[in-house]
Amino acid sequence: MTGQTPRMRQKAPPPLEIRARPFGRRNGTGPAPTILSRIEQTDLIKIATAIPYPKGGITVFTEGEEIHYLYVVAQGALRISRHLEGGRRQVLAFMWPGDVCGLAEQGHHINSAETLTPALLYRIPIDHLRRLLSHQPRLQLHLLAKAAHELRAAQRQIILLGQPDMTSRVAAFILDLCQQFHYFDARSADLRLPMTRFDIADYLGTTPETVTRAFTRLEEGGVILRLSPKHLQIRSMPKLMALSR
Amino acid sequence: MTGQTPRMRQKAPPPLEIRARPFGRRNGTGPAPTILSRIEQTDLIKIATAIPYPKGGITVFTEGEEIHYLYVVAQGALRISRHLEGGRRQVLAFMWPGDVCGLAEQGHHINSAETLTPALLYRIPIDHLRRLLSHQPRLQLHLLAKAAHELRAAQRQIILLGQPDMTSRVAAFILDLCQQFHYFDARSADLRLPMTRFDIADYLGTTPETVTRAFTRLEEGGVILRLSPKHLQIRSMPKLMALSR
DNA sequence: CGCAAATTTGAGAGTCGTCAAACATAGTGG
DNA sequence: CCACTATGTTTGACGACTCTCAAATTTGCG
Repeated sequence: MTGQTPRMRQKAPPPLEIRARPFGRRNGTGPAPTILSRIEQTDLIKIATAIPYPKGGITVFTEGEEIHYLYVVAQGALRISRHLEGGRRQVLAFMWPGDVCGLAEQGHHINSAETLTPALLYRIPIDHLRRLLSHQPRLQLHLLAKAAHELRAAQRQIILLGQPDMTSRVAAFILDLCQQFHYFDARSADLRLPMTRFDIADYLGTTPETVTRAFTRLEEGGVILRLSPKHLQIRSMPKLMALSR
Repeated sequence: MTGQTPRMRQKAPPPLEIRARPFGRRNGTGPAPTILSRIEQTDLIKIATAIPYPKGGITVFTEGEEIHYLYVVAQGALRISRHLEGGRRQVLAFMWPGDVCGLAEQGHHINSAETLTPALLYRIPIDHLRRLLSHQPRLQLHLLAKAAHELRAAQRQIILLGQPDMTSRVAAFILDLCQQFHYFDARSADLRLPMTRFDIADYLGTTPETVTRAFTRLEEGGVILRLSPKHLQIRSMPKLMALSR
């Protein structure tokens, strides 16, 4: 456990439009942090309850469960996964402050969510939300923008998984993580990984051993340095970006 | 080219809610066909223009282009792809009647879309749409539901790409195609593939040769029969489902 | 400090990507 | 109508990589 208590940061909210923004950051995880502040500007916050999760490894919801709430990450990180018939587990996404869980689900959860670190989540009763939605076009646009954001994130992962070469996949994964400023310090180039090798493997569709070997190769290539299993230092961002294509 | 001219079929539209429906079909492509009829019930149709694309291989839009329209597939099939730096192409999705393109894009297209077959698309000017959206909560909910649907589709593909075994990937892909009733006749178990081996390979993150080898193995295992490269017959649906896990 | 869990490394079998060539198909023009 | 051609598909061979199983090592926590 990293024991981080990431604080949220505020930015000037961009205009509330779907198409707005000129261009997303290359490989960026998008405008997640700004969304949080927006959530707090909307009426959503009035019906939301902030729920603290004191440590990592806590289940937020499980696949099959009936849906009662929509969750918005305020602090910390989540793992969204689905258990497949063969016993395999696919990690569909990692969620960061500002991300919304459960938009693609209907009636019952099809995915599970667990905390990776201590976390704070906004919990919004679905019934209230539905009532609010029918009268608040702004709120709907907001959610639509969130859904579009999640969709872009999913597309990034599809591209990631499309890489045949595992070293490239891991490189692209690390690069994506570098967009999470709570876990990446751009000045010192220090990157904290809140998840295990198993999580990474299940996210990238491979095994923990192969992930480790990819890390080893990246280290040998002078791309990264492993200060500890969950604490990396990016030695060469250009090399990382070259690899992740 | 298959030369198909698929007609659309109407169903009773389900209630217009995000969470509605009890449970999505296993591995299903979701409620796509019903959406079409809904599109036609909304005011969306009033500002939409039906554009015919007489054959496959026509570009609808290209990445980098400014966004002017939102597209809804009325008939035919589309390929959504992105060209990566290494010269690789990732096919992000195939789109079928009722599917909406461009929900995850902002300002400029980040993906390209081409027809796989002759197609008919509804083209909706983005400016008009935006004006309409600000006053029509129902329409927004509609789009939100569409975005959620696309997200689920993306998650299915993530799970698909997570399969380490290529035969399973192809099996899961075929199973997904069987949900497209314009291309799959459940009675005769005939399945038409509107896309090439290259398209399938770029969708599954592999090469055309490997896709072919997977087809060969499936045929040897009595799962499918290749009547022609783009015309399959499902010999054993249970085997197909067992493989695709 | 000690222990359980996670990570890393090693060895062998199988699979995939690459390159190359044979084959089939569809569309074209004579 | 048929031959021709370009495109798409299938098969083969080989090297590289990944998965599996196993063991050694390190880490993090009580």
